[in-house]
Amino acid sequence: MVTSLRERRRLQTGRDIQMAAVTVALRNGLDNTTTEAIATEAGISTRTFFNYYNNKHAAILGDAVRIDLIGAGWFAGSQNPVIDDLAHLLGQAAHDHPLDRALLLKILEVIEAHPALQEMFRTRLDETTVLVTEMLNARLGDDMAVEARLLASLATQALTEAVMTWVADDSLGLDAITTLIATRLRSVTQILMQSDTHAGPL
Amino acid sequence: MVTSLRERRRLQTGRDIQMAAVTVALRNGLDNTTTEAIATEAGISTRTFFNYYNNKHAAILGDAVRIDLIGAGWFAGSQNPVIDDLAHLLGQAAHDHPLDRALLLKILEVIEAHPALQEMFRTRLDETTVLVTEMLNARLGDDMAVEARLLASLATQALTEAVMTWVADDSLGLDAITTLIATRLRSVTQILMQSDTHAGPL
DNA sequence: GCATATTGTTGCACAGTGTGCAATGTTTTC
DNA sequence: GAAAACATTGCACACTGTGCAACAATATGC
Repeated sequence: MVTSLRERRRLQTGRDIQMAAVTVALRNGLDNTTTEAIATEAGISTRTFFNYYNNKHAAILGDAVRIDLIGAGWFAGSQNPVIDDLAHLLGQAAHDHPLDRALLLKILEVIEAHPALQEMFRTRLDETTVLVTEMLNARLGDDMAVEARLLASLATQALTEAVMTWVADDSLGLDAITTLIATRLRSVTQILMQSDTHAGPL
Repeated sequence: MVTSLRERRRLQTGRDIQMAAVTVALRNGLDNTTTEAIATEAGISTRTFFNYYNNKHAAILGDAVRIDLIGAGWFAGSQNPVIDDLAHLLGQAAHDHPLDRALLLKILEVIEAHPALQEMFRTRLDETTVLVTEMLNARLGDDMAVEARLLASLATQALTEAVMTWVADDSLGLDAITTLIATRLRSVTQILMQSDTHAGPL
């Protein structure tokens, strides 16, 4: 973890800009938030803003909304239930990531007020979905490609829901995320099996 | 189905613009596709372009990528397996919608080359997901809100995959979509249950 | 038919977005 | 401390998207 002065400044500036973006967006509304306003709030030039983020949406989400999966070769060959492995994999990812509850709350507040931001939010999630799909492909085999995509999309969505729950509840630790994912995936499985052998009573 | 001259023209112009947008995007690449180029290709002014679509991405997707659920009160109270009901609901929606295979193929070709378009694609799907979520909520009860969202997202994704398969295979009729959704959801359920009672042999 | 209301198209002005480039600063390297 | 590497900025420029007002095309009522 070698952090030169440059690296630290670059990281800090990136965070400063994000903070400025979120602040201005909450204060003035996203529509009245120009890149110029964000830059001024962050104490930099407009041009520099674009050296850090492609647009104001990206600046608001920053790196906060982004999940990286780390070395998980164990996944392909595991004999444990898929649900537990997925929950563990994604829970671990959330665990390793510096999730900032306060910041996330603010970001979610902006997103809630401005659906336009959800687009980029989903795109970020899709990056994770692609990674999960690859892992599921390795585990299930190539003839299950479609199922792998479906399952990956479901799992990623479960992660999102779990993080939402975690964000909203101070008493929850990061470990709760793994549990939440597993529990809910089991719950969904139950519903999917409902009356599949046959219909229940009225 | 009263179609005044105005209505017909408006619809036709909308389609003309979409065609122009897809054509230019395939010819020059999305990055070299200006709204001006699209407008010229469609034989209208730039200003008029923006009277029809908010931006070039929307113009390319047009109304083709958009699924409406129609009156489906039956869903909430049905006693059939959830999987079959979801497949029927979504299959019916695809059925009622004027899906144009050739146009969809072109659109998908543009999307494939330009991931930026996927954002709006997903946003369109999300509209459907929201509707499905509401129906599942009515069926499952409010204490299953999270599960409803997960399931809706899975089902919508299944619909997308089914449409993809349908688009790519001339021999498939629209009815195949319902079957594909049901089959794959069952397949996913199987995977989710895998070794959940307990681990299989090596 | 014809007058009038409604809706559609267009040009124009204008604020905002995003990028290439070159000048100027700042940090790193040796 | 000189030279390389990288960061910040201003400037020019092409493109996006919207409000507004003029004008054209269609619809409506008589």
